[in-house]
Amino acid sequence: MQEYDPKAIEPKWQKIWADDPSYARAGDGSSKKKSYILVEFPFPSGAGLHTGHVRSYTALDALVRKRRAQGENVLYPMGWDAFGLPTESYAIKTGRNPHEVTKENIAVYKKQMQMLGISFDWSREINTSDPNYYKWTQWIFLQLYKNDLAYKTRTTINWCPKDKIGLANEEVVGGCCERCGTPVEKREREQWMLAITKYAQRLYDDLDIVDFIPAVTAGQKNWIAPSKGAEIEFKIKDQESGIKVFTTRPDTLFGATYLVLAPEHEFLQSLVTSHKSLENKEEVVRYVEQTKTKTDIERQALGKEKTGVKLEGIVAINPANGVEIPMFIADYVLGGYGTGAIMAVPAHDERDFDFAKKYNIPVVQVIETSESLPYSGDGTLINSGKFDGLSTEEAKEKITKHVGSAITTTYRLRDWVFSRQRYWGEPIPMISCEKCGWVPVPEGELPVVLPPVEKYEPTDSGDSPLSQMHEWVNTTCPKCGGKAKRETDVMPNWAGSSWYYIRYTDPKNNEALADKKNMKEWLPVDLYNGGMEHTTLHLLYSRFWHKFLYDIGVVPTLEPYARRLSHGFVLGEDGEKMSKSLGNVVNPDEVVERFGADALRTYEMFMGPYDQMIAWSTNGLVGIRRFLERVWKLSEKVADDVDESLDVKRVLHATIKKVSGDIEAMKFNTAVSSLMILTNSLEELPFVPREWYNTLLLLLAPFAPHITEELWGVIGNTGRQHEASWPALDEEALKGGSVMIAVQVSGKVRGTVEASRGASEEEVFEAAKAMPAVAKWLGNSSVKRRIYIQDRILNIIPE
RNA sequence: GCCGGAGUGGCGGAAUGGUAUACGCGCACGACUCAAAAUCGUGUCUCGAAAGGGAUGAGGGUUCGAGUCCCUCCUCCGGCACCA
Repeated sequence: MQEYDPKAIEPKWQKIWADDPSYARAGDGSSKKKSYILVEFPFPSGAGLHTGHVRSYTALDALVRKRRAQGENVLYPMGWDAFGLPTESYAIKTGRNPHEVTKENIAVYKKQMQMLGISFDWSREINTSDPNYYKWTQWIFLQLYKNDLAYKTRTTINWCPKDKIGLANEEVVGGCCERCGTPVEKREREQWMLAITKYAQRLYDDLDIVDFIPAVTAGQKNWIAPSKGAEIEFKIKDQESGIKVFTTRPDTLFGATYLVLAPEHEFLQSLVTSHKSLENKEEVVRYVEQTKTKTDIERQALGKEKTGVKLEGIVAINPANGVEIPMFIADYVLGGYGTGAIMAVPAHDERDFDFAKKYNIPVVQVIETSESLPYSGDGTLINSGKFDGLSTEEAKEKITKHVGSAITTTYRLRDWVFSRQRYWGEPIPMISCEKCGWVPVPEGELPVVLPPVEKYEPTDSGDSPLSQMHEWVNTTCPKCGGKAKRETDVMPNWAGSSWYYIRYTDPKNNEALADKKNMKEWLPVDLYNGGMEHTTLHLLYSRFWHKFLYDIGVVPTLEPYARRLSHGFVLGEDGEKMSKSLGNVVNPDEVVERFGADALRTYEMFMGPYDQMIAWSTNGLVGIRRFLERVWKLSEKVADDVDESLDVKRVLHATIKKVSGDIEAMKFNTAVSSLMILTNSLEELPFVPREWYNTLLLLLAPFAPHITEELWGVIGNTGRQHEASWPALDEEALKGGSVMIAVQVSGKVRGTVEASRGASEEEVFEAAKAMPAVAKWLGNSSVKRRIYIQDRILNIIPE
């Protein structure tokens, strides 16, 4: 027989599969059980696939292949998240057209996926930068607009000076641009916003009806972060208006000895322009300006030492006791959270305490404690008038009521900044008319196609390159027919990916994002695999869009994804994150060249628990290659009409059970190891019954589809391996044979007895008593108690 | 600080509360070979001559029995973080 040569057999089968129009196809309207398995579609960069892609694509491919073999109707699609900054940057750098760059990169990615033998349904391939696709992304935007969930407003945004682009909150990581790591600056701009905060509570609550891994659930909950508290109004002396503050500790209201406004607070505007009694206007204005120029990093780096400016001449009144208290502005109060203003209770808040110390503000203790101040725990109220003696819990409600307020919920989540001043994205389908204001592009005119431009560079003014396309920009108002201009900002790269899983159910539909029938058949996605880095980005955004689409009657389910999990990163051989600078990057192309796609796939499944980070090991890969060689050689022993060893048959069926269960439980490493155990057992035999070898191939196929397809034919089976059914488990075959039973005396193992599987306690006990070691430990004492676990252990407790 | 995850051989790791270290890697020895590679076989937690004892980050607890459950800690990784 020939040597195992993956370089020959893998391309051969890949070609056959690619040419087969029915291979790996999901059927619409099938009566079979449906399974919608989704892995995040990649952004097709110039770098190509990495080992992490291989891990997740293969894992889900294994599950998919197993379920198909079990007769399920499986949808396992793939597509391209093609819009986005990296392509645009690359295009600018190389002076090329992003359309072309994208096309080329997609070709590379697709080729690599086929080289790995991933069984995607290529008939449903989608591309977010295709006008037939983004027509519907734009359509969804219009629906959001019509339902008051999209609005344009002038706001302070996070600006990445390197990428020259505005960022959503979710795209700022530790004060830096999520993509390039540059510290973000604050800029004021007109921006399209999506009111995701209106869905905050539902996005939070409905995490209970989906099955996400704990880290994702926790990550989203932390990000949305509902916080129960009260909005309390403080009147300003000699003024009609007041300042609303948000506090989670209304019980400490009597201890509020000053008020702090964020430097962004709108009250300051009127204060510096019209308020006569503000005595230090210049100082205040200077501080506000200073804050604006600081990046978040700078603002937080100096965080330990708090700064602020007193609003001289302005006095607020504590609504609980009528005491006059000073007001400050300070950048430790954030403009975007709560009301942008706080009541400061230095006795019971560390930050307020620090600030009060620095500015000599009185500290009034209102919660009893033996600990030193500041004390932020619960306790009994003091110095709080008629509320003295109440617990913090009771006082929260009563004091809130006393000042005429009510308990409300505030979220950490902010509205989604949806404009990008860039070229390579979906045009926002809005028109600005001098007379009518913002007017949506009529749905019949979608898509608003991204026009070709000469230059893709972002402008220093912060405007999109599209703004220079005067022919495109200048248009007429759909409402009044007057002069109007198109919106030149484009959507963020998170737009197209927010609904792509819907499009896969009906990718070529021109009348709707997808036919209702198809959505009903396939949604929700049964299993969704993707990166942890998308917890508060893509995953949150798409849940928001989906809920909105549900509300307007477009999609049939409350949630897009029933289950979400994540694969662990593949680290370099040195245990560090793979990076060019460390020179520890493993290139899948080279691994396939040296070891074959099946070895790479199977190794990545075997290397460790799927959800755990793990270091690459070329030695480990060698072990897998050896294993595949052994399976290959084993085919020489295949024979008909041979005596079946019941012991090996037992191993065979135990393996069917184990592999079936482990693939469903995403425990691929132990599934592969059990296949090795089976192979070891079969190697012991002089001849291997054909049926058993076929079973081995069928169980191995989800991991190593090429070698199994080849061997299927080599040993003379008709048809294709991938069309054969998943092996059936024979529970009877698991029975019989003998087992080693551990015999314990007082919980300590003192020996083992061989017994037939399913032996009774008495039988085992009699055998155990006869053992010298056991007899020795038992001595003359009588047996007080026996614990017998079938086929496992007998524990004898002497008197 | 808050939240999530994880600590088991030389290494990756396995183990429904039931013989800890499966499977793989590495290593050692042996076979084949002029030799090497490849392949095959045997061995491989630790102390002990043996009988036995000790080991799953540390310390307690529950249990006939704990890597697994409970409590108190320690360490590492990841996320959020002046969120009032």
